[in-house]
Amino acid sequence: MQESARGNVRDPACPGRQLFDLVTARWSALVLVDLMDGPQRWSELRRRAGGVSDKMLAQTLRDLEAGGLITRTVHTSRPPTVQYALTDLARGATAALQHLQDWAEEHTGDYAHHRHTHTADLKP
Amino acid sequence: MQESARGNVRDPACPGRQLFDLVTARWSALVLVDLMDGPQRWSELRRRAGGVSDKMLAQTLRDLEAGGLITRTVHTSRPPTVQYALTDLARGATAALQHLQDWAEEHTGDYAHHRHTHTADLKP
DNA sequence: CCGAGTTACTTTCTTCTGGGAAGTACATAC
DNA sequence: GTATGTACTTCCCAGAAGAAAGTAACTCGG
Repeated sequence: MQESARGNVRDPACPGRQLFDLVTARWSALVLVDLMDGPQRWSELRRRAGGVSDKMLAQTLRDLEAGGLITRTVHTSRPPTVQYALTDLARGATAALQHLQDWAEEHTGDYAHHRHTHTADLKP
Repeated sequence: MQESARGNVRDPACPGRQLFDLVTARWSALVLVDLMDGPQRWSELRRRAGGVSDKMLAQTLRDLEAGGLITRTVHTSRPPTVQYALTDLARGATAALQHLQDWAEEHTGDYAHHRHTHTADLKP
């Protein structure tokens, strides 16, 4: 891995920012964390991501593959299956995303409670 | 903090998923990490987020405040200034987001290199 | 007093992205 | 021959995001 050329996420034109946007995109985080359990097929990812459409799953997977974060392997069996897996590049990102997801699940109660006691925030 | 009622990020209807979507929204992550350096004003956040429009910054800040992740304090000076600061709830999330941002900046070179050697991915 | 400047937004208009449903290709199973 | 399963693609439209201009309250300079 390259030690030099550290990116700057604040700069919209920097590749580092594009990489950040890629992993924080609408469905990327869910897919990447799913793949921490090992390589998975299209239909499994679709089910586990919870709410993603075919179109967006396809686009998300294409973007992640183009960015070098996942690999796509076609198994020419009958019904042909396709497996998606994380690359080494993705490992560091998935660890952070896993923490973020754990945090969200742990603080679900706090969040729900806050929203309940601050209904005045919603304008009539 | 509540120990019980752990959320499930896979379920689109679960508040935990909404919380996860909130912190991974287009501009939320950048704003939250900015605020790790201490409370900041509107104009500072706008400049540091790099590329956000007034409209989206306003909406992002409103959503984060409604979700209990930041506080908004008006200082009635002349020109009045407004300060935004992280809540305790947000701390865990910002730590994870900081790691994600560091990862993106460290691997900027790898990402740029991959995109360069895989220009065939881009359809004509 | 008049106009320009500052801050923190809001509003309007246009463009782009995402969701939903349906379609496709190939193969096996009934 | 009809149905099922897998892994997508295509189309249309609603909603989200971007750009730019407008607003309110106050202050300062001339």
